[in-house]
Amino acid sequence: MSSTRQDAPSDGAAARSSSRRGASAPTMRDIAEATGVSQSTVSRVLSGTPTAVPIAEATRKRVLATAHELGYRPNPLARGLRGAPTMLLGVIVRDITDPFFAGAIEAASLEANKRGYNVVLGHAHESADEAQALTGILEARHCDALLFLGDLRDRPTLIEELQDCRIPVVALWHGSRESGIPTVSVDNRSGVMAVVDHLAGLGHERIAFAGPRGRLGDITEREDAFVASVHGHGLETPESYRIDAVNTYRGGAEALDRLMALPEPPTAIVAPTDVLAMGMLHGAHAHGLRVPDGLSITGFDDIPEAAYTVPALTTVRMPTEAMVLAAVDLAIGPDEVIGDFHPMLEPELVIRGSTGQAPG
Amino acid sequence: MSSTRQDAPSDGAAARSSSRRGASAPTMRDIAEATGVSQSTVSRVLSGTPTAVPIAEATRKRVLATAHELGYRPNPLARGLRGAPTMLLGVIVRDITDPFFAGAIEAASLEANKRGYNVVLGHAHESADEAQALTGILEARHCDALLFLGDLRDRPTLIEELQDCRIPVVALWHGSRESGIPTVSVDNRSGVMAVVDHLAGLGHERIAFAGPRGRLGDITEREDAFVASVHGHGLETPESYRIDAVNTYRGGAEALDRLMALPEPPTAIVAPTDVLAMGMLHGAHAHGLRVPDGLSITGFDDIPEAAYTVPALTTVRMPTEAMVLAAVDLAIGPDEVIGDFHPMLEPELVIRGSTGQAPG
DNA sequence: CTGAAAGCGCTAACAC
DNA sequence: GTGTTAGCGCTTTCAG
Repeated sequence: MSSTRQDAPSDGAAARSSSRRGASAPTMRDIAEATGVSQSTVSRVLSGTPTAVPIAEATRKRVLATAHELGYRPNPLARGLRGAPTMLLGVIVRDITDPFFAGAIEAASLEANKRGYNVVLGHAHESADEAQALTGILEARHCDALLFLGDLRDRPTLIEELQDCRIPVVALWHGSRESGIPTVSVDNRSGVMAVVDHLAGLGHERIAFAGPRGRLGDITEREDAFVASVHGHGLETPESYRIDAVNTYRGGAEALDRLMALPEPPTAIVAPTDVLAMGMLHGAHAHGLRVPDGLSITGFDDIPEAAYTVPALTTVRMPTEAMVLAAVDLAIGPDEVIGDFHPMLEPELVIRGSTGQAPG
Repeated sequence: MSSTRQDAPSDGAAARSSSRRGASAPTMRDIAEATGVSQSTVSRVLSGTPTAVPIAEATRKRVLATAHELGYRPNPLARGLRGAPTMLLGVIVRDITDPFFAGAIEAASLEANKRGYNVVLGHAHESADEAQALTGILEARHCDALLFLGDLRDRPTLIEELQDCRIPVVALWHGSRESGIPTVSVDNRSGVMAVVDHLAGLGHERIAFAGPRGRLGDITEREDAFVASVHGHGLETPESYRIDAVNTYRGGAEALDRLMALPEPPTAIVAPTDVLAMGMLHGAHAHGLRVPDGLSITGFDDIPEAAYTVPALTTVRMPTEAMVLAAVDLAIGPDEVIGDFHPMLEPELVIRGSTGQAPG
């Protein structure tokens, strides 16, 4: 790293920019002077407003020409000052590294781009100051709207500040319970039910669940649905079959260890995310356990890697694109929204190689 | 989706904002009036400038109080107009969904946050208009600097426009060859050499390579290094052992199919990314091939999932944080840079379960 | 110590 | 058709 730095402190900004930044960006006034018209005429030509007032074709051409020649770029700050939208969509997420949220961000970015928006990333990172994300992204930037990905309800000040913020805020995968902000959610109950039905149909009677506990939001909904579904099949869910696990690969691997150390280990494990399930797949392999012969494992989300694990993962496909579309609509239109909608979309069971007949 | 929309068209923006947007944001003038001082005094108190001119403690307190009471937030657009930096770092990437780049974005975001910056995401998505990313992010937003992730050299207009752009641009994983922009790169040669040495040490003599071809940048450097290393061990690299594969899980799985269909299949495959290697792991499993007993597979990058595949992946760890740090330094400081540096960092071999003794 | 005023780049009345 | 003017919210001289 040291090779990238200089020893003597000096004006970094000047040094950095000197290589390319020539004269400062040309303004409308520069064009006006160069063309010999008034600055407002330039504005009329360049602002793209569909000829609020007619402009002589000759003038227009000349202005356009010099503008191009000077390499003119409109100054978005000045436009923004005049009340134009910033065309910036803030997306706040805890961890971009989670493949599921990476996919969601991708979808949001694509959806935003379609509408001429760009995405500003906000971190609600564990290590960061709680208010940081909001202060940084919301107040310091002028986003036109904000998307919240995942359950951030354990960031109380964050949620609170959101209530009286001046721009639309929409939450995704924030659970379906009311929390004061418009929310787009998925039907966790039906997704988990499909999984448990599938497992029960394969003859499994000892089914466990491992995931992050004590938080609100989707994960807890999935655990609750798990318990209800298993009971619905006349099966038991002893406390030992519901264990806490952080939502990482490692968390999944460790959860598997603990479950397999039980006097009577489960024959199937339901994970509330694919990330956890992938960790379990790895853990099972480390135990010398064959999936699905010795153990069935299911995930939730259907992230891209789920189709390419060893073996491929049976999971519940999240309607990510549709959810993001709904959320972006709620946030920045173009569709109008009256009142606070809380659309809930349906997931779909995807059966692959990680589930099979119960052993024995 | 239809439930999220209304039938009758109306003013979407108004409807969306009506629920929370009250009076427009308080300005310094509002505070000035409420406090009974002049607007410039308010500015002096609030702008945080370390007392360019002394302010009476009493006035200061009163201003601060009303500012807080009114919920004042500085308007970044107005500040920017006055020449203040936007504190926005543009990050242009082809695919956020690639776990490797997701990690890089995370690192960049963290590093930017440390410096008070936020990250604006730009897509150089295949489907998007080439100029879109640049136009959208660079010209429409006023980023203070730009980071390019991955090899975007097949976007000629993009690169071209970058040359004469007014802000610092730094490229990462763009290959180490000159391309006119400051670049932070990794020593692909030494990484691949370590892998091939490891494989040769395990007795492998038929080693194949599969990755995207015909592009410049890191991947090609890895392929070249592969050929050189294998020859260095006195081994052959027939054309059939170097095949084209798109950099996806599916691309990896398909490459494995083709390699295994060869009359004399390789006993080890070197993949230039972990994503490809993971696809190969899956493909091998689908073929009933055991890794590493029947086949060794190596990756490159050491993405988080690499430690949790089945089996865990032998790979080359990318010094992502260090590289991003160097790039952000080059782009926005605080360290000054004289001239165009092209730091190159060292990767490190990580041996896990996907490589073993050559069969037979 | 504080106020008045200019101006960043742009848009939008309002003149002519 | 085009020019003049005011002003978005803020920082920054310049006068008091």
